[in-house]
Amino acid sequence: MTERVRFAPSPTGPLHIGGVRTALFNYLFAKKNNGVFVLRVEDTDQKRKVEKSEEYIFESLKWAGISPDESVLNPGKFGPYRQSERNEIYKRYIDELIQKKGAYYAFDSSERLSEEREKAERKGGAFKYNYENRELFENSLNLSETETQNRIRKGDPYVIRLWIKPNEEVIGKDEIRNTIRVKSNELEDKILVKADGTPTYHLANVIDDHCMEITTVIRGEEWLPSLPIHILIYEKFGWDKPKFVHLPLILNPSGKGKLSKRDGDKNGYPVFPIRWKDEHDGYREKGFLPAAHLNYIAQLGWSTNAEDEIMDLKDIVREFDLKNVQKGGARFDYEKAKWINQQHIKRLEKEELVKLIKSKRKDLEGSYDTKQIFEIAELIQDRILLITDIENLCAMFLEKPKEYDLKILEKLEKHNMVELISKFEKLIEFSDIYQLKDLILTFCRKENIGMGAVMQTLRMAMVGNLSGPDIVEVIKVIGKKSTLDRLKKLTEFNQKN
RNA sequence: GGCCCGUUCGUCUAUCGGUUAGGACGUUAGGUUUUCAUCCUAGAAAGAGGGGUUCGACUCCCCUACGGGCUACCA
Repeated sequence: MTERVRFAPSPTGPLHIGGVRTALFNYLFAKKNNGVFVLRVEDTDQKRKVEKSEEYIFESLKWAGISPDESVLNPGKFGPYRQSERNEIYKRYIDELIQKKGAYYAFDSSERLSEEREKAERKGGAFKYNYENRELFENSLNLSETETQNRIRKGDPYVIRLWIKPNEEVIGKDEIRNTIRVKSNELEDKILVKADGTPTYHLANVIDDHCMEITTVIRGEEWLPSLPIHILIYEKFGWDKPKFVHLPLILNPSGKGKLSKRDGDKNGYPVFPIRWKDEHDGYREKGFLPAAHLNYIAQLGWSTNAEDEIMDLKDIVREFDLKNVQKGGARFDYEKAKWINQQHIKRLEKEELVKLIKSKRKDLEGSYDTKQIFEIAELIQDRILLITDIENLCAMFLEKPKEYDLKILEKLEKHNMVELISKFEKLIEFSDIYQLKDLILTFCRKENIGMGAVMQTLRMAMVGNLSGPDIVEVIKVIGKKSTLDRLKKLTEFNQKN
């Protein structure tokens, strides 16, 4: 049997890390089992629909490299893939459910219900519409058949509720947590169909998973409490149940609760895969490689026996096993996410890195040929944490230092910097710059100055501070002319101040 | 409040009754390097607490504590 899994986001805003992780695990499971990864848009609540979020979901998954095999964009034979377009299908099944006495009509107004809710809250509990109190309300269980039909014909608003029998034990199975038992008395007769005739999540979800022949439901742990409701719906219909997998939640790094947008903004890490409406940068904009982003996210709540934790998507698919999914929530750690990104960049093929560098610094090609850009790539590769670092790391190859670190400049004064520079200028003006290292060595010996002083002075002139790649190599790339320019500029700066 | 799920270094995790409880990020100290980054070496760092079961428990059971989720005509 081919495994069919689905990712079922609701287009109520941007997808966040938790959503990407759920999508990823569905994708991994599908690929590992040669199965099919379906994306279904759960937009039954049209009021909550947010413009552009459906497109955002697709774009995000595309960027991450985990696009679905079946979806609105590439439909299979189980469409439509948008719940708002499946109302005809739901209607048929709703009728069936009523006939099978799995559900009943309820005419109670929202006002009445919220009153009850408030009353219960005041007593410190929660209101539950179920076997204990449903005879107190207006529903088809209390009304006669004709009365019910009359009210429906008259146009009285009604909802349809799941009819839960008391004193039963509902037994669900989660693949990573094993058996979960709940007494049916604890459950509520959940609303399955809203007053506008559209189904709620619980109903639509079960019907769709059945119709789309989903074999394994992989979703976030926040759905665990409604598993019994879903089990009951499957049983009322007499359908085979899929397997259920509830993924542990991704928690805030500091403080409490699920990873949130607010917390991300506050602490400066992204929670979305790609930019959302110019308001929030995503991992893409922050400079993450899609593979690295996925690599980190995969390891939140999942682990591998592989000796190397740096993996691309193919590796993860190969290693993936639901057995290694963790039960407890995982705290998000931006430092580790960045480290993994750095590792991915370090392992990039030179050609790929050069392509990346060229796209980030288009002006590089105006000043350097391909061979030189390869040399630049070589020099900066180990220093890139985020792709966005490339811009700064390349700056030294394109422009003179904008400013000098004055503290260090002061220290260099002690070595007669200006004099040193002028001697050095003469030296390299008539020498082969490719022998620079030897040149400097002999220069130091002859002038009886420390290597450090020369190197640091050079570095100041070239970069403006004391960090960066091997300055000798940098000079070779930049060339003699620019080097002399920069030395001159430092001298001028020094004389002025 | 009720129901459900969970709990191994600061963080992500390995361990499937017998281990000096392993790895990774971070951190500390050295080394390499003209500098920074990389890299290398070493160190500190964990089984929530209490009861059982067992020759033996991080591992199985129970209780407590703590954490999380759910408790909408949202998903």
